Amino acid sequence: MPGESLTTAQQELYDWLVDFIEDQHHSPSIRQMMQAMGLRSPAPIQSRLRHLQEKGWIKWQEGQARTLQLIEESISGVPVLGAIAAGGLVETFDDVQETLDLNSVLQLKGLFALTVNGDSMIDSFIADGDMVLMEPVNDPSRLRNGTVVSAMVPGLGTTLKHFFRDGSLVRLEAANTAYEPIEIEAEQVHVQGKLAAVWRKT
Amino acid sequence: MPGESLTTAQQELYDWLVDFIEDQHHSPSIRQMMQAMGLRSPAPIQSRLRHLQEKGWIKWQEGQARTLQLIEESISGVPVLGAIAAGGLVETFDDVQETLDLNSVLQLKGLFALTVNGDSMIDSFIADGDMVLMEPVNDPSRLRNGTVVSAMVPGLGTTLKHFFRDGSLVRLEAANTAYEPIEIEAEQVHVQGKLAAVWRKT
DNA sequence: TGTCCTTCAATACATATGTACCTAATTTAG
DNA sequence: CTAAATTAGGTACATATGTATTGAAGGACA
Repeated sequence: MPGESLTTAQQELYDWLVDFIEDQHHSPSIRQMMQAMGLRSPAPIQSRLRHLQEKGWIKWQEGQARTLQLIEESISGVPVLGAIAAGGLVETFDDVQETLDLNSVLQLKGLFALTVNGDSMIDSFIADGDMVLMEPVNDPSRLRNGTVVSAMVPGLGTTLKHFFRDGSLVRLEAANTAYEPIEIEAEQVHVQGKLAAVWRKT
Repeated sequence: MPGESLTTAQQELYDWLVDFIEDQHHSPSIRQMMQAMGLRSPAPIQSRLRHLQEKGWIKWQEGQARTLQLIEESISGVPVLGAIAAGGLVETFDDVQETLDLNSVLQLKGLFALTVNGDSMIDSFIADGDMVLMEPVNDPSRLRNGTVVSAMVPGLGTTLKHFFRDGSLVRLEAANTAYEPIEIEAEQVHVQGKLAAVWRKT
């Protein structure tokens, strides 16, 4: 039945399977699992797979290669869950609940997203691999100091930085002390968008 | 649509592949495609697959069985224009075309949001005031070690922590060295949800 | 302690499977 | 219409792959 607990070896294999399938988008072969687990024989994998299947964590088409699937936990269709999500939750948490309306964000036409490479904004809690939702900027002169923008600097490429205006100059600051600010004439900088939200998938 | 246009035969195969993969959650074998197309020889499938690959509709791991993947196309949501450098160095926009599909997240029934108070998760770049999208958990025994969960601990209230299982115990760790881990019997902890995404409005 | 279950190694086997090659029929493009 | 590209049939082959078997070692637990 689903939810039976796993031994250490079984858990180890299952965790690896989740990772593998998540980024390869297909099932590994038994011998791939064998190598990944550091084993020299397929039998232990067969055993672990059999137990994982009996306990309801995975399934596959017998005799067919690479057809293993994770049995995902069903979110919808469980009556108890609906009750918790709807009413119970509010009572469980003391704080006042607000509504996060992602649709309203989507309706802001022109939003675009960028994948963040590197850690120069780490002190602003924008991490490597995050997605930043950007709102197009038409009039850079109206940007408020400190706004996070994506800007193209000739010779430096496009980067994510805090934007500051300083007379006729523009200063672009990273949120990481390891990086020096960039100062440049305003005309030289092309601000493409300003930060609307940070999105981190997990 | 990905890539160049397809011939009738190629389109027919592609359409069937979409159905099959959506349905079975794994790639069919070449001979399965053969049968489905009503053919008596694998060669035509090989040909169609080669063309589908050259035109950018599919890809697979050569020599490995059932590793075919569809090269997905944008459905709806926010276009991901590329990667941006948050490091010092140059990294202009790539030609990578992805889509941040917020709708798909919204469609996951039961998602709920919490406002983060405090900085106990700051080392995981979840800051005070952020919104975390949580996916309800109805079977805590399936949680993977390290997962960020919202859990209610009797006497301590509801907090956002990294979840670890240690025998019959559950360990809840903050992402901030100023906070001590909590160790408690699994039965005492009520895990309400696991982290689906971090949302930071600006 | 002793028993049962799990894990691991080593080997073996049948076949599922991707791939290659050749030829002919069919479709498409010019 | 002609030539090229695509599609199709047939066959063959190496091997990737799931599966079975046997034996031994390790671990949990009463």
